[in-house]
Amino acid sequence: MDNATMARLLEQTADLLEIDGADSFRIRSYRRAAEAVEQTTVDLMDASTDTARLLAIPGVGKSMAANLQAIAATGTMPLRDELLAKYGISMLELMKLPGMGPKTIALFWSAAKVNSIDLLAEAIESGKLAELPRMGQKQIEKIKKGIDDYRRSAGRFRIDQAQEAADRLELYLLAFHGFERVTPAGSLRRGRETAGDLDLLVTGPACAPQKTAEAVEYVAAYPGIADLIVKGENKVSFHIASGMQVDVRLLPNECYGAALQYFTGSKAHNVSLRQRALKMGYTLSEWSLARLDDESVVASATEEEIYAKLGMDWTPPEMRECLGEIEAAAAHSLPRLIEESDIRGDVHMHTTATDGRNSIREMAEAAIARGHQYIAITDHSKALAMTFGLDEKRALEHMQRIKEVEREMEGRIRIFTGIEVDILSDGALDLDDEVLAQMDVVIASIHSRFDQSREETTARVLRALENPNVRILGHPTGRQILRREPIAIDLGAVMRRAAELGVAMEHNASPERLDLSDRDLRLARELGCKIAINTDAHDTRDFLKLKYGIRQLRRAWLEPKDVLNTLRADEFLAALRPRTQASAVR
DNA sequence: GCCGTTTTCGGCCCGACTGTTTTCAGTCG
Repeated sequence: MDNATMARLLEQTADLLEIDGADSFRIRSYRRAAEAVEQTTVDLMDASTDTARLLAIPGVGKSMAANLQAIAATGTMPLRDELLAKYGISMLELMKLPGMGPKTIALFWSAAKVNSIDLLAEAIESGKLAELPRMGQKQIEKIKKGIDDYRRSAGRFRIDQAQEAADRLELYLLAFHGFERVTPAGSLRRGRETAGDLDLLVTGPACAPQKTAEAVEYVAAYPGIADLIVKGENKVSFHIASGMQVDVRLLPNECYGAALQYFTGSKAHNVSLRQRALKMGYTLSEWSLARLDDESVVASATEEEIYAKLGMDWTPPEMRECLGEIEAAAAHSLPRLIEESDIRGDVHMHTTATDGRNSIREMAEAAIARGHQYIAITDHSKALAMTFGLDEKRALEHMQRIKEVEREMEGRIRIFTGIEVDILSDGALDLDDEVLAQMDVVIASIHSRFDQSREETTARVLRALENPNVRILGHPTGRQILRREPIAIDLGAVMRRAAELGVAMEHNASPERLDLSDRDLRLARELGCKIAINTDAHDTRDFLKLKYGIRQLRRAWLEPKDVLNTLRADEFLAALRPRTQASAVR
């Protein structure tokens, strides 16, 4: 069992405790522990026998350590079992319905033994629920609609989809006279790989208190609205056609900073920040940072002021996950995070020789336009027959063509020769070593998953790493955001061996891949494993996706020195695993 | 249930919106 699954079990226990009416602080402890388990780079299956290591995780105390040990040993824990026996697993699904919280669920349970969405739908039809306290016609309608929405399953959205929705809305909103600035907040601003909804902050004269009526109407008239959820004095919420929920908030300029801080989150970061504020004699809300004693405003217009008054440096949104950034900002020791402009090259891309849509020359020109100093052309090898993958002969010809184009570019860009070879089911590569030895950049990737176990897949990749021609391990987890779970592999073992051999780990930057999660990236840094960030471009526009991958690196606190592509061309090649003697063939 | 430059006991974040309410409970972010 992996950490994420263990975190889910703790989270479920918290939900059940809440329905059961347990002490709210105890519930919070379970949620906090779930969060910690999700984020820690300690492999908890490994560490489960070592109580001291468990206790070292903030938010894990004596009983939580015991819970984790029980989960590791039995796959569940006594308290969860006990609560599940009482309520049933389907009860947890009810928590996902909008408007249904623990109190309402407990009420329906005690009144009608409702413990699933289906039973809830039945109970509503029978009219039983309408007689309960606080259950008017509107409330019932709201729940019914929630069930419909849930069954249509909105869920989360990829970060680039959220970004595109935000861009379209921004265009519309800025056309209103009286709106000056539209800022995405929430998980989009924090650069998460998915977003559950979209938070947009709008400021300008039309957002002044008590003068928002017209502005609210304008927002609510957005043509992209599928259905309106809430229309208040300074908040409008709605779904757009894709099912994504959008919250637009109208704010006066003077509290812009406080609001931006608040709506950016994360929740854990905000809670921690408010605790710090209280200790310093302040109270922090979305309106301002104010003194506790006389309520006078200390800061509110900019985030920088608020963090400064709390004795902290301004914290980049990607770091705001309550993973130590508050302490670092207070100690003025925040890292200088990597930025898109630090990247000097992209060494994984395809051309019309296989499944790309542009020529070598076109890719090179686009890379120059993007500011790159070097690229590597890494088309597929023969195992990927559907992409017209290169066999040995074509690979060598393609290599000559790459060198020709580089000469034609007259020094405007370096173009490395390369290839993306396939790791076969036994760990061998699908091209001859003599050919690979002539390439600058050999990326080894798993393209077929077969039906291998975690152990088999790990062994397969470890064997591939031993091939001295392999310089980069391509999309090492094979996950596709919202579409495909990561392959089962012992990533820690792979990264450890890669670090020893000097093989770089690829972080595929495109928003549909982002194959190293921020936790994976932190682990890579801890293990001293080199990272190469690539867009895996199949056409010239794909270079634009780099920004998403960069934000993932920032979420893992990576600095320029942690990433190979920040090096100049020659330094980059030198930093890869040393070439074998066979390279003399060149 | 966790945690400690006020604490090993007594704390633990804040406000808006909604619906059902004549003063507030529940949910949400």
